[in-house]
Amino acid sequence: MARCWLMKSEPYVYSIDDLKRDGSTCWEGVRNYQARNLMREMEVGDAVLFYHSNAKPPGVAGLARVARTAYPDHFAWEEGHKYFDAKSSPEDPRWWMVDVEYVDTLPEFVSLDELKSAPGLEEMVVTKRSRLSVQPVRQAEYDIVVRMGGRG
DNA sequence: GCCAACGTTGGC
DNA sequence: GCCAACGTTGGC
Repeated sequence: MARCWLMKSEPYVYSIDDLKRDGSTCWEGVRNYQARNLMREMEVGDAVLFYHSNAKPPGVAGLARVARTAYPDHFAWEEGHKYFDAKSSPEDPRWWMVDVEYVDTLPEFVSLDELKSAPGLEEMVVTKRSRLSVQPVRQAEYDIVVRMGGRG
């Protein structure tokens, strides 16, 4: 049974349009243990809400899917790299990433404001815990967001 | 650009 | 193992 997730990206760093252009991408740079642990639970085919954070407005811009299960985030080993972390090594990787592939751009962008006021999304993590960059989403919540976005 | 929320680090 | 200091996220 595929699960659903929400993953945040700052659109001026990497947007849904970038993902559409690339087809798929590795989700490097997650440096939060809870988010990392969630990525390690992901399976190929899991559904992803692609969320634009630090945007005006913030919200869900599109749909993606997990294309590869978690593997070590090798950027953590590149000294001088933005995501370098001396505590991670090939022998004992601390940080992991998944690959996600483009599925769809929602015809209607679903803003955080709309998520917060939509019936059925009262318990959705993104409306309660703003800082977690990878979040689990219930199937019912996912369906509501996709419908609000003009799909499904 | 501000700052609240909150995760991490490190001294003790 | 507590908690103050610090750094980051992300909405506003």
